[in-house]
Amino acid sequence: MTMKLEILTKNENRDIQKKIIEKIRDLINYKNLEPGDKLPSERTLSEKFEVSRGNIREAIQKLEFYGLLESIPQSGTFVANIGVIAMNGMIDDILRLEDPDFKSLVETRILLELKTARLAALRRTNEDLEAMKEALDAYATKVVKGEDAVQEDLLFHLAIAKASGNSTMNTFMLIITPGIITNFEKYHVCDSNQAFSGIQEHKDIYEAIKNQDPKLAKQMMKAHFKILYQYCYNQK
Amino acid sequence: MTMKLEILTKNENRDIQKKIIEKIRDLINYKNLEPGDKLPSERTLSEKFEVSRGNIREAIQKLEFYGLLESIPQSGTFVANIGVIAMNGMIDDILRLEDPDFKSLVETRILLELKTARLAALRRTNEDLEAMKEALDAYATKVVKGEDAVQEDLLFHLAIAKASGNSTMNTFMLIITPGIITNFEKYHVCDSNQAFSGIQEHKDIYEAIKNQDPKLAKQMMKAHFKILYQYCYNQK
DNA sequence: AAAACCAATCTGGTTAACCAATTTTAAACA
DNA sequence: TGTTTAAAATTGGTTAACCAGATTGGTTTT
Repeated sequence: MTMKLEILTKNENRDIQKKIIEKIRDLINYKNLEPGDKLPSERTLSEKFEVSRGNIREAIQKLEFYGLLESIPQSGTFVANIGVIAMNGMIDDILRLEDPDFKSLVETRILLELKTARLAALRRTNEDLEAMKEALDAYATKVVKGEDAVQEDLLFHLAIAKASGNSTMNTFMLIITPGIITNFEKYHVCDSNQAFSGIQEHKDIYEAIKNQDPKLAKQMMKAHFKILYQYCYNQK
Repeated sequence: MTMKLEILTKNENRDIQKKIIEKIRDLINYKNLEPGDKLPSERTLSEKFEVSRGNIREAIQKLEFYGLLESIPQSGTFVANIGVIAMNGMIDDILRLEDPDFKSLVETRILLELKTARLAALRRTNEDLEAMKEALDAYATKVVKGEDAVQEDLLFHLAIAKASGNSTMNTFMLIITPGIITNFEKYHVCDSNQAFSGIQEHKDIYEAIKNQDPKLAKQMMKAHFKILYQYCYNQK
């Protein structure tokens, strides 16, 4: 018997991955696998679920990303050290996760940046300060020339995230940034119309962080996000 | 000539991935690749960088995750629609990313949960409310029995994240949760000593969200996190 | 001259074979 | 019978071959 071969779309691929994750969850429950227990081998799962080993590996890697499984070379894949109930709950949540919409990204960005500005004011090193100054100058230079400075604007904000000294928030900022940029044409934070006021706002934030004034830093950041803020909380 | 084969540790693997990402960045700069331009094929890069095609694929997938590249089947890998400057800045940030420490995780969790509680109060559907009630009851039942209820506690918080209607924050909560659990033995949020007060606190949060009182929901969540909060902001 | 066509080539994705470390099994020895 | 040892089977990771769709360049047709 010959297997029918075809190229799968990303959606189809994601669907079979979801089904595999569901089956892994069911297996963990049916076999009463506890933290530390070993999952069946990738080959076994591949046969049992009637999918390729590559699909199994991808599903396992996804669950590894969320900290639910751990693969050890030449040994096996193991259930992470969280209980069965949390395991079930988290897998269900992961399966239900929707792609982020733009509004959700913006809302999260504002939340993160109000905090990173505050934290940066408290923790910034002199090195952080130099990096922020550099990004600020690059931004101002471009704006004065009348050129588009969206990228430089962005890098200034990322420099603040770095200066916050919180690696998790820094990572999250990096994750959401591309999605923000992609939709930026619709909702500019620093539109060319407002670019010159943007320079002053950036300077205000920078000065507050330089002077280690967390309250003012947050306030200046909030002012900087005024337009986005309105988009988020006044519109629908 | 025979190639020496050996199993690489995850650290070694991460190092060569970093080097590949650096080389991709340098290539984009040297060739002046702009948004939409096509990267050399995986095979070409594999030869040029003298690494396996699998390593190249992994590096590309990582940059895809951060939205910097896009692979299209049977066509090629393309530079995303963000400028060269942002591309350089973001790649540098990605290369410098540190593994999150526990304190960074907790700090981010508190930030996220104060917000999701508020948003849940504003947006929760009746369905969300039922899910939260279910998680709350499961938690209370276990505590009354005197059993460990860390998992149920956690699922209640995740139910709130879901009710917030913000898919990005929901995802981020899922990402940080396993790390939180793993280190939970050190710093319990709902320690068995405080489990009974934990029930009341959970009920307070639930009631505030049920009554659509965002301010109170945030306040109750803050009270619930009092101990963690102190750990974060009073201790070094 | 331009449009339509076709075959050779190139692409990312997928699969099957292979690797070395580990684990298990059973055989050999005490 | 209990311990040691070695060989066979199993493991996740890696590699090379293969797949079908997309691209490309040249040729033919209109």
